[in-house]
Amino acid sequence: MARVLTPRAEDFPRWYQELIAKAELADNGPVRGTMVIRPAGYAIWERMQAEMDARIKAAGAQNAYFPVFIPEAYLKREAEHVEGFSPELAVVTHAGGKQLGEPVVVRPTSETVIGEFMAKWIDSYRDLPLLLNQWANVVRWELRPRVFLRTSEFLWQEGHTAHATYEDARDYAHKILHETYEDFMVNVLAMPVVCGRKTARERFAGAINTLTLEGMMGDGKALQMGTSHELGQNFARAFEITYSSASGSLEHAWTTSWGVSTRMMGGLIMCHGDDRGLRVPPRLAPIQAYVMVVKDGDGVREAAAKLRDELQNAGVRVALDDRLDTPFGRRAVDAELKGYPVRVEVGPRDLAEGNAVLVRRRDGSKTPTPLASVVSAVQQALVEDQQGLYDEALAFRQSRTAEVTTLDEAIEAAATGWARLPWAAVGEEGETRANEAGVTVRCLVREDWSVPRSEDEPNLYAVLARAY
RNA sequence: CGGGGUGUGGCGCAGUUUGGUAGCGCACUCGCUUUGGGAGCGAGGGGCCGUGGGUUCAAAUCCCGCCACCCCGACCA
Repeated sequence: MARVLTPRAEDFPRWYQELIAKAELADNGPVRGTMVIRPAGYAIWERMQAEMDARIKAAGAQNAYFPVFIPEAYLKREAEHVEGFSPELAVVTHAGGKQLGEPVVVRPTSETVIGEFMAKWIDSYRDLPLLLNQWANVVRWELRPRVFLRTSEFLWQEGHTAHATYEDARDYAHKILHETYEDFMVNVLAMPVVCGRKTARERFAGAINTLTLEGMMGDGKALQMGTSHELGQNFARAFEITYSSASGSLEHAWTTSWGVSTRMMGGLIMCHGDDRGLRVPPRLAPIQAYVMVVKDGDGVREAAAKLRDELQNAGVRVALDDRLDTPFGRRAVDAELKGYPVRVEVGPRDLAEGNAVLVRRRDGSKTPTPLASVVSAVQQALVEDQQGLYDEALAFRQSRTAEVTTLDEAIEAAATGWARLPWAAVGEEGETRANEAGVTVRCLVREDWSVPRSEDEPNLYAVLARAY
C-alpha cells in the first residue's frame, strides 16, 4: 500500500515527507486519515495549547468537558445545523452487544450537547454571560482527509458562550477573533492572518455570522486557521436556552461558538517551513536553543553544560545534545528538520578561541560568539527571528496578493495567490463562477482590511483564493 | 458516487508481461573503524507476497470473485 500522505506533491515541499518520517510530528492514523500526533509533534502542540488556553482564560472563559456521544435527536433540533453536518457524521448504532434504539453521534462539534446543558444552567440574566470552553477531539467523516489540514478526527478547542443581548454576543465573537486568535497567530505562530467575515455560502451551519482568520501558505493557497461564530438565537431557540431578564420577561439567550484546531500545526509547517524542514517560531518552540557538543575535547562537555545552565537560568527553553555516539551531521540535520530556532555548537576548535558557534534556523547563519555573550546573543536572536518569520510571511503574502477589479482577473490571480476586489463585482453569482474555477471567497473585509459588522456595509471587498 | 491506481518484512519499492518457491534501499541487532554537516566495512534477525476460489507437477506471477487503501472531483476547522 502506498504511504499515506494526502496533500499533493505540489502543495507540500519535498521535505515534508522527510519531516513526517524523521521529525515525527504527526502521521495519519489507521482509521481513514485520523490524525496521530507523535511525541515530537505533541511538544509543539502542547505549547500551542498552553498559549491558547491562557488567552481563552484571559477572555473570561472557563474550561469544561462534555460527552463525546450526542443523541442524534439533539443534532436534529437545529435544522440548518443537522443539514450541514449529516453527511459527515460518524454514527454509533450498536453498543453493549445490541442495536441501539436511538443511534448516538460521535460529536462533530458540541453546540447541541452544550446547548442542552446551557438550557439547564441558565435561569436568570445574572447567569449571563456563560463562557465555556472545551478541549476535545471531534470526528467529521470528511470525504477527503488530508494530513493536518482535514483529518477525520481532530483535536481542538471549542468555545461556547451565551449572552443576554445580541450586542454582547457579537462583541464577544469579535473579541475572541482578535484578542484571542489573531493575537496568538501573530505573536506566537508569527503568522499574519486576514480577519474577515464569511459569505452566506461559507457560513457555519446554524450561524448568523461566521468570522474567520485566513492565512497564506507557502504555495499561495489560503488556509482557514480559526473561526468565531455568532449563532444568534438559533440554538437558544432549538434548545430553549432562556433567561429571566431584569424586567421579569423570559428571553432567549444569544450564543456564540469558536474554535481552532490541530490544523494550526499544518498551517505552521506550510507557512514557515523551508526546504530544510520546519522552522518553529521562537515563542512557540518547545526547544528554543539547542546546545550541541560537536566533538569531544578538553573542557568541551563542561563548557556546553555551562551554557545550557546559563541559558536555562536566563529563561530560555534549552536542550543539551552531547550524544557523541551519533554523527554530528545527523544531529545537525535532525535539529534543522525539527526547526529548533537556535543552535549553539560547542567544539574544541572554536572553544580554543573562547567561542561557540551560534546557528540560526531562520536564515542558516553561523556566527562565532564569545562564550560570555552567548546568552545575550541567543536572546537577541530569538526575538529577532520571531519578528523575522512574521515579516517574511507578511511580505510573501503581500507579494502574492493582487488588488483587482474584475472577477476574471481575480480568478487568474488566485492561480498563484490571493486577489482582492470589490464585493459588488462578485456577488452570489460571481461566487458560484469562482467556485466552479476552484476559487473560493475566503472572506469579506473593509477597504482598510478591517472586519465588517454586516454584509450590507457599502464598499466591501472580497478576498478570493484557492483553499485546502 | 464518478474517473484513475495500488496491495510483497517496520517504511519505501523491484519482481508479475515471458509461472520454477522472494529480492533491493532505509530502519533494526552485533562487531570494528568513525564522529566539525544525513558515516564505512563485515556479520545477522525479520515476509504463509490483501483475501477466497480456480488452472498447473509447480502461482507473488495466469483466470474469476471479494476486501482494503490511495490519487483526482463533490464535502470541509
